Amino acid sequence: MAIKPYDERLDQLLRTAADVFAAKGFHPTTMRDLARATGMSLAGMYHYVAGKEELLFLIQRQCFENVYQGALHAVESATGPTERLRAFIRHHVTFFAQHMSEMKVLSHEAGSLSGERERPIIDLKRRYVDLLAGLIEALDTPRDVRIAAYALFGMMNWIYTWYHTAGPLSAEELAEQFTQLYLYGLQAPSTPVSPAG
Amino acid sequence: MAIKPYDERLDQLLRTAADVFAAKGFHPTTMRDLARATGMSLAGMYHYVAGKEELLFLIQRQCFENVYQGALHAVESATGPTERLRAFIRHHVTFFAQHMSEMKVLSHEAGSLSGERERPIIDLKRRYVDLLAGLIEALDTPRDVRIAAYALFGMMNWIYTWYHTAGPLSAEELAEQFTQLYLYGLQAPSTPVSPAG
DNA sequence: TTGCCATTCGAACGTTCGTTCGAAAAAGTA
DNA sequence: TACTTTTTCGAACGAACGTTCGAATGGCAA
Repeated sequence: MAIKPYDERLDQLLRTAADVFAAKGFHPTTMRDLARATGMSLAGMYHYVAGKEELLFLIQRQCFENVYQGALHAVESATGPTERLRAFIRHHVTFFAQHMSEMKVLSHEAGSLSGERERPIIDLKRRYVDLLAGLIEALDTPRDVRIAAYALFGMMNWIYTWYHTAGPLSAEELAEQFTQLYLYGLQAPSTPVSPAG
Repeated sequence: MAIKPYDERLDQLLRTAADVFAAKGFHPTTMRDLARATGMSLAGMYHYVAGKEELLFLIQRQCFENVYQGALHAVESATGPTERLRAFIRHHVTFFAQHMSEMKVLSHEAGSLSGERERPIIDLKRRYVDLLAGLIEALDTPRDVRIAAYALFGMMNWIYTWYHTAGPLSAEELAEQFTQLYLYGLQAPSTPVSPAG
């Protein structure tokens, strides 16, 4: 019971599948592509997952639960509304950068699930959006909270279309740029006067 | 020569295909789906387009050229850096809302083109990004221009995941909310003091 | 050893896909 | 009318898809 070969093999399958899904999209990816990428046989993968769509579901659920729990922890560790929002942004962006494939699959392949597998992901999404909306609300912003939340998610999730971890810009720097831009806008200076003092 | 039945039929095919692509995705959509939606026969569509991917290409190119030309016109009609950026945002968001299917296909199915059909779309995208980057640069912002441009595109393009034209929020209101948020941030009041005095 | 269950996989099944073909129907021209 | 061109489409082709089946293999307990 010390090592669990089954779980490790499943995890490896999920990781590889996430990479391939991220690279060429869920629908164009064939089970034969995944067999080649994992080194398993075509039929062998069905010992671990029920099918192709279940693979996508497991990837999305695990990733979403991880990013949600991580965000909860990050927010709890910060004090004050501004710092809590900053912590949320930093966590989301750095998590995105560290799990690019899974987060791209989560962002871009929402809607590729059907029927009963869609519901748990939608529920996770609502909880995650509500978490951010609460942080924004605590800031007493004059903006519409829902629009502001979706605007921030768009800003952050869009990075899978242009950001590369191999580039010169670190995820932490990117997160701080987003935070400044989101809190104080394009025209305010980079290190604004603290609104509290 | 007064009316051109061929061009009108092709346009109708492109519009319908955009709707179906937007609703269920490019790859899951079959040519038989499009035949059913247009009322044409399966083989009949090949009189107007070379194939399924050419259909996607024509939709994306026409939509991108339209949004680009419209943005040029909108920007030229405004005076001053701030007003020009505001005009760009308003045009992009309202165009998005008025051509939801095509813009969703353009945003979400980038990367579904292959080979020689990908290049013209990439070129159009660069010109469009450069246009916005120039507007941002003219504002003498302390932020990184490239990050700021992609952040704004993310904010705006993400609306295809949540915004519905049937809702109570008009595209013009949404554009103004985005403009305020982007220029002055979450914490600044809705009608900030003009930076020019 | 024997028996049992987990794991692997070659081969195939039935379906659906994008595309093509040849001919019929419609429209245009004289 | 007759001839040509454009437009339409039923039928089919070959390929690729997700999944299944049955058997072979591996590891472990008794």
